[in-house]
Amino acid sequence: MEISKKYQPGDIESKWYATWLEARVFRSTPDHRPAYTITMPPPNVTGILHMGHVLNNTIQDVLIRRKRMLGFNACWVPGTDHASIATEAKVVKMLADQGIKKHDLSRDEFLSHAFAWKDKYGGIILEQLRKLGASCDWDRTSFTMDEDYSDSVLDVFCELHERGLIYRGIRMVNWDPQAQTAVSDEEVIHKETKGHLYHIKYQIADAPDTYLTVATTRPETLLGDAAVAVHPEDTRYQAFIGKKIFIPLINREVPIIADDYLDMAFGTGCLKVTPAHDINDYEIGLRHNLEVIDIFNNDGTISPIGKRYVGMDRFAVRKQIVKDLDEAGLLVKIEDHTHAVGFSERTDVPIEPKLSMQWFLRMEELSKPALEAVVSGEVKLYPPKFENTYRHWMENVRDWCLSRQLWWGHRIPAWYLKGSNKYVVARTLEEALDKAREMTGRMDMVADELEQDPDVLDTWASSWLWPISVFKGLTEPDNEDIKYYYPTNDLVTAPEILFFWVARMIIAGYEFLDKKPFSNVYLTGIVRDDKRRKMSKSLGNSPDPLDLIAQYGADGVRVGMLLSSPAGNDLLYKESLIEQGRNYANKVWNAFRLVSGWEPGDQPISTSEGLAIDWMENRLNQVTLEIEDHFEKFRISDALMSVYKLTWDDFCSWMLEMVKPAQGGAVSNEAYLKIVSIFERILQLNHPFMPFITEEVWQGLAKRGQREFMTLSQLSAPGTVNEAVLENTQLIQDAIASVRAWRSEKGVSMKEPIALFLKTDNPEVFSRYAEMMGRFLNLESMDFTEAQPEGSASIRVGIHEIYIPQPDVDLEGEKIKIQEEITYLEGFLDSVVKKLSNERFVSKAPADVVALEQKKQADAESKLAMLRENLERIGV
RNA sequence: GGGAGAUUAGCUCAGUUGGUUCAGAGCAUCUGUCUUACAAACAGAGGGUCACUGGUUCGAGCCCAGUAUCUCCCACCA
Repeated sequence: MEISKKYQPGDIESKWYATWLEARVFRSTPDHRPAYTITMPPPNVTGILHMGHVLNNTIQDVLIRRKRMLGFNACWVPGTDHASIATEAKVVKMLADQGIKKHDLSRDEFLSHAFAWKDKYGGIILEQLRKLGASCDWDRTSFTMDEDYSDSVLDVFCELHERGLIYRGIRMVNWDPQAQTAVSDEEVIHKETKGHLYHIKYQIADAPDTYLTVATTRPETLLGDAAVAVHPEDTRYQAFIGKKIFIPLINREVPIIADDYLDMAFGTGCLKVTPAHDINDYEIGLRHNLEVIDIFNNDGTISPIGKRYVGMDRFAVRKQIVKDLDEAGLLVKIEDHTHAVGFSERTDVPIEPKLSMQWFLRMEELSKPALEAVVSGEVKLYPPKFENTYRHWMENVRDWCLSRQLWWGHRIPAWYLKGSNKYVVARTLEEALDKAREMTGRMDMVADELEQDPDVLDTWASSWLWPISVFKGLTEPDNEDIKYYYPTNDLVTAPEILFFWVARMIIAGYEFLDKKPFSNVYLTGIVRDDKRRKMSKSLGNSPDPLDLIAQYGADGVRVGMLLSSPAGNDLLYKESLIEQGRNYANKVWNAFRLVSGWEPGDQPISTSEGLAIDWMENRLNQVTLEIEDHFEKFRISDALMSVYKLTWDDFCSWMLEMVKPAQGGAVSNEAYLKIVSIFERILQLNHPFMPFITEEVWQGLAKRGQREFMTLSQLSAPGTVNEAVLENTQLIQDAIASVRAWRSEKGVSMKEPIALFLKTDNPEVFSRYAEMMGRFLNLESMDFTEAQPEGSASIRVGIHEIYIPQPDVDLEGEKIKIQEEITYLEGFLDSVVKKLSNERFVSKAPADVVALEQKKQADAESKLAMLRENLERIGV
């Protein structure tokens, strides 16, 4: 069979993924093995795969596949999130493109459009993840609006309400006038924004020519002013406290009040108080019992309550009002002013603080166990620097605004008695009716008299149950799955949602199941371009992962993404990383080509083969331990790098070259079997990172048809490491490298055979490796000697010397080189001697450190002696 | 304004209780080579005052203080 010279991933990848699915190798059901569980952070149901998903899911797949090969019952639960605000925004836009306005539709009509959209696009991203090789248990695919899932969301709401943790109240919320919904504090992004500070004259009520000048950044809100405030100790304004003052343009009379919230040094020291549109003003209003005048419609235009400018947009009004004030001679000046303005994360429009009736969850008590879990290390964050951030947030946690003025999502299970403020919270309409009848004492009450709250729950109020509800942990408590898989093990997600999601899942875990939801949280970085800019559609700097997979193979993409992405660090994406990944896959492929081309002979195993195999097995054991250590610490990139170097350098560059038969020769059968077995162990270590090519090669090495999947094969525990074997081989490798360097430097081609003389105290080792060295270095002879032969170049490897006879030795060059080495060693010896003659060092440093220094001194001295001798012999 | 973290080779990063020649890795660069698995490769080489200034110590990328620069998070200064 002809094997392609270059690895062609396309067909091989789709073949194996289909085969794996058919054999249900990713399926997990509870059994006697320990469980290892990851629940995938559910992407937006209508989302498509981007580079961030690739990074995130590759890491999860690496963890899952590795544990699967370590004897765990590995279960990776995939799924999607209904993502209420994001999805609704997409649907609204889709409808708008068809000329349909959301508000012209009934709720049910809109929802049927939304579900149609979801059916069409939902799950695309999960299909795409299959291309990446994600080894999820697809039978467990969940969606946050599945019937069962929704039940648990509503149950939780009802339960928390019954316990008095959910309350309803008028609160200042972050209003997004474009999406026409309240957004959570976490969805508001504060940006430094250049604005202006307008100084406006307000006239005192009973003194026509007396004015106070107020400084504000938002002049349009004066329509809703309820007072003007000064600091109680501000000497400039004492006389005015308690008097009335006119709001300009609309001439409404409001009081002048004193409140120590004010900063006397800011602006003019006079503040216009607008309780409906500023959180601070709202609080001042509470203290002074001020009227709340909400002048805005939900879309950010002025409502009739504003009296003037009705129907105009808030920013248009600002311009107009400034103009009108100026014309009225009431505008003193306009200063430039930079301040933080909140923007909606979703729509990027400035947030309007707005008083609104919302549902809240009291967080203070709920969050305590979740804080404790991370502080005590029961839940670990990787990298740990996020623990501080987490703690800071949890110690200052605010009540969670649960309601969203949207249609797509879990509708709040609260029913109002029509025409009244009274309400009941219940799982179903029937239940609500029962409760309402009980509450009113009117047994003849009918469903028509109830009206369900129109709002839906914040998306996070469903996804915080994710690790529980994908196993039906609330609707079917104590079922086999939840008992077996929960708590899950690792969570892989982005630091941006540490608070929105991770913290809340921890809260939910302790609150509803009394157990943490997972033990480790691995926080990935953000994928950026090589200029550190975030990947974004508008910048056009984000490649399509599927294109990359088509071009480089999923294995190449996976390796490329992981090559340089330590936990918590941003990944600076460059296509060259993916190329490197592809090249690596090709390297593995060619090792396979080489080995599979061998026809083993029945001669006994040769010395070189034995040495090579013995060394490689020890290296393999050593690196396997290294890799285990990396994985334990979640250093995925380091683990990959260890595997990469083991495969490329040790296995391909050294071991395969060591055992490669001479032209026309054959590898011994005994060696061949061992080499294949080593190759297989190496493939196993590579498999979590490159599932496809490793399966293909694994099966290819078996030669006789398909065998047990590599995916299901078990990693064997590493044997002991024989240091002496590693050291000896290292010495030979160093010797080979120095002679190669000498060839390269002198321009002596590999084609030209050379003779070698060795001066060494360890001729046994060199003798054993003589045949191997002969092949690596194209030697015509290798002999031991006590003295440097006439007319030869010298190379030093540690305390050993290699001489190469040469017709025209560059004596001058040799001398310079030796002199350089002497100078360096003298300096080194000097520092060692200095250290050792320092009484305080000798008396204070630990004995082994001192002994080490003494050994260094002795070694350096003997090497120096040797060098000086050489120098003398060469003469002048 | 508050908090956290960072600064080591051209780039991205390691450097694990201060102690081997400790200054590393990968990539990139440069020089050779189409050597019978692989030019998507092979063999070699160069490259850093560990941000700066002090301090502690026999000894400091590593610990302490200060300075500079950068990043992120939180936050209601009109």
